Amino acid sequence: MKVSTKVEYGMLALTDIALYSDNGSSVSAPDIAERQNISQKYLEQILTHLKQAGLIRAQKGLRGGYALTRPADAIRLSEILNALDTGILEPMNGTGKDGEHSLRDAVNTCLWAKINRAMLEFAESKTLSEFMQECREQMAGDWDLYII
Amino acid sequence: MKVSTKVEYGMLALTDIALYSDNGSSVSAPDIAERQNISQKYLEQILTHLKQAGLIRAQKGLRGGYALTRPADAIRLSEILNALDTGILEPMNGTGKDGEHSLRDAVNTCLWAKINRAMLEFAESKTLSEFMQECREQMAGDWDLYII
DNA sequence: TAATTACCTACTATGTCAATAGGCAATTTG
DNA sequence: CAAATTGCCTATTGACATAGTAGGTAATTA
Repeated sequence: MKVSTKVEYGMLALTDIALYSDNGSSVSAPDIAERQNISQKYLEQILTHLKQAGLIRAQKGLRGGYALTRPADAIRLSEILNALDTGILEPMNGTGKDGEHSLRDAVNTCLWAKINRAMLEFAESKTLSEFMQECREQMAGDWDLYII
Repeated sequence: MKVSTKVEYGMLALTDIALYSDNGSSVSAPDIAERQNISQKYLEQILTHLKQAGLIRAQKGLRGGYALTRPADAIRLSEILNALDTGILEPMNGTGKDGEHSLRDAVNTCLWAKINRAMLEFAESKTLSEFMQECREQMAGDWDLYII
């Protein structure tokens, strides 16, 4: 199971914004794209999703960009994953059409419901700032190499 | 994030085998395919994977088929997911090439490692038979509808 | 006014997934 | 032995989502 770049870039962008925003100032898409070495145009599309989900607000024009709507310690990872359409795992053919009681439906419902719950319980328990802090601790000295 | 039919069918096939095997007798691919209404040829490919992973053994010829190599209460869900190449989530570009210390790598490593751990802890804690039992309890009366 | 930025829409190439198909090898049963 | 059944191996294909590209418009600021 591969994680889409959409989710990867979305997480990365939020982290970048949290790191490089000064006092709620905006961080522009071109800046993020250059720092993280990802396609600017594609990033814009992803940021639009995050905006519509209410996680960031946008400011057009010169000196514009994006900023978090809430402080990083008030954003849960589960919100981010949900915003990027990745909150839950589900089988291809949505379970239980026509209410037919197939073994297939039973297995699907039971299994993925439980696995999703395990994932969500973790993602709901962690805030963006907590996650960044843990990241920082794990990377130890290397962290300073890419934080200006 | 969608779960592939490969995983879905694989789980389903193992459950089917566990249910319809009598005293370690074999269950044939054609039978499974018909009961669960999935493509026989495609199912064969998946069963081959499960065989190579050591979860089932195969018997060729008339009256042949597949059987669990261990009782269902000695098979953990994590083994099944791993056998179907779905044990872990990982970003598209495998993290950390060239040992460059990018923020991207840091976020990827830290995030997916934790989420995978949450999933695996669950999957390792459950055996196939426990899962089937919980499924049964949840479905209550409906269970008997498709168990001959 | 000019530059910068977000935003919107359409298009496209690539790759993976989910099969389909055909044939071969092994085994059992009559 | 013969025939049917079953697993196994490999190649091919159609559909679809992903990951990006591209171009233009609207808002904002210096």
